[in-house]
Amino acid sequence: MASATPSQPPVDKRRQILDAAVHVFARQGFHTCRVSDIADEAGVAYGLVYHYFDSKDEILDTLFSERWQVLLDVIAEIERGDDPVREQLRAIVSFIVDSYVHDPDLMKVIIVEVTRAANTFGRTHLNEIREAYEGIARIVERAQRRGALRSDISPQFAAMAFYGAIEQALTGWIFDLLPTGAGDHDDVKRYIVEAICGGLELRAGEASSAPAL
Amino acid sequence: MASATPSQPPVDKRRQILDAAVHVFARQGFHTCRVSDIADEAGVAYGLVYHYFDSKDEILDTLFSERWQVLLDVIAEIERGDDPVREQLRAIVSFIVDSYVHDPDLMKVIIVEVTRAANTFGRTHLNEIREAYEGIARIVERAQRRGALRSDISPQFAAMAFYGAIEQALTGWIFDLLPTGAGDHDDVKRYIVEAICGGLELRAGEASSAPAL
DNA sequence: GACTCGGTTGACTGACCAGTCAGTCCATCG
DNA sequence: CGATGGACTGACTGGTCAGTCAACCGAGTC
Repeated sequence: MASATPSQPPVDKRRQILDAAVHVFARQGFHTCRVSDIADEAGVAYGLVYHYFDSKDEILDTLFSERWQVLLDVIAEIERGDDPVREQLRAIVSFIVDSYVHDPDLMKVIIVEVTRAANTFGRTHLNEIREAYEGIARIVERAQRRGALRSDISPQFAAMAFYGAIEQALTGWIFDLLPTGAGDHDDVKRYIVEAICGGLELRAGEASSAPAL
Repeated sequence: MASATPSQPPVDKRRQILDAAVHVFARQGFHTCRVSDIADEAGVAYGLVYHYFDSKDEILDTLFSERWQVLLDVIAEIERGDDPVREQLRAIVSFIVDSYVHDPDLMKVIIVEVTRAANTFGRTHLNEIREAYEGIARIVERAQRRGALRSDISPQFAAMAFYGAIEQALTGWIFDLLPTGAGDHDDVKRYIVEAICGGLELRAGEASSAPAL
């Protein structure tokens, strides 16, 4: 029987190292931080990092794959449902934005060190990354088929534009270029769906809902 | 008198080093390449790199600022004009896509190593990067004022969504996730403007221009 | 008590690489 | 001519850091 009397809840050192790595990577960047920084932040000995991970790379690989899999599951779940496409896309935005709000450092690391890192980790995880784009593209394509979205924009491209808008919004937060107050995260969720689904132009017969001045 | 009889057009070694750096950075990434790789690629001695540049960082700084300034000039020029907003945005997309087509490696380096590098070069060049976003935001804002765009989406955010869609399209090419054939670059120009200005949803009264099956 | 074994420690090593520097080459000038 | 100085060379150095390893610790077992 496992752990009959865990007198002390055994702290999961492996988890501690991963969590510490998130903060160190976010603060200093993967390439500029030292493994000893991670060990220090985690409050464990240097060597223990190598007891749980083969290399510094493997730490980042693990962080990325763990979290990205959750995103892939969410997309798959949404895809399986029958909601209107606008609602499906809103759910994806919502999940990603909430992920950021819940753990900004982790999302920062994922975006900065992986999804755009064309030579290193981005290449390694290309299939996982691609899977997300493809899921979104399928959602768009299906909506096009049933006439809910225009069909003169390729679903693959639409997925990229959509995901790109989201990632750029997070980047705006990371760089402190977009406001990060209380309502701002919800605003951005709405903005993204509105901008991508509805478009920036006024719809015929619609008044601008906040006329200038 | 400078260069009265340049018997031999003096090859600009500094330029040669910069050009070599573009290819090396694009191929291996800034952090994983060595300065000697750049010197080798440029066909010059190792030490010469340090004759023209103070550090490895300065090479990337120079590459980025050189090119980004051109983008800023283009945006300023477009902003000064009186074209309809859709045409203004089209011109920006067009310039960036053409930049990529003309020198994919340079754009790859700029996107991968700078605009998303929140801890290193992105931070260094934040003001230059911000200036581009702000220029786009002003274009959007002006169009909102004159009623050409809806006003319920913040111009700052609209600029981010717009730029994010562009950068993601380039990222798609860099990672080989989007087709890169003859017409594909022009398609993407149209797609971006359509997706962001017009939106993915069908406009009332518009038929989907390529109805499914 | 003695033995095992997984978790844990941190000093150490070997490779790597940014940046230095002593010196060469060559064009120009007085 | 000899002197000056900028372009250019590449061997070398000093510091850094990922990854190793021998030893330690404490809980469980016999």
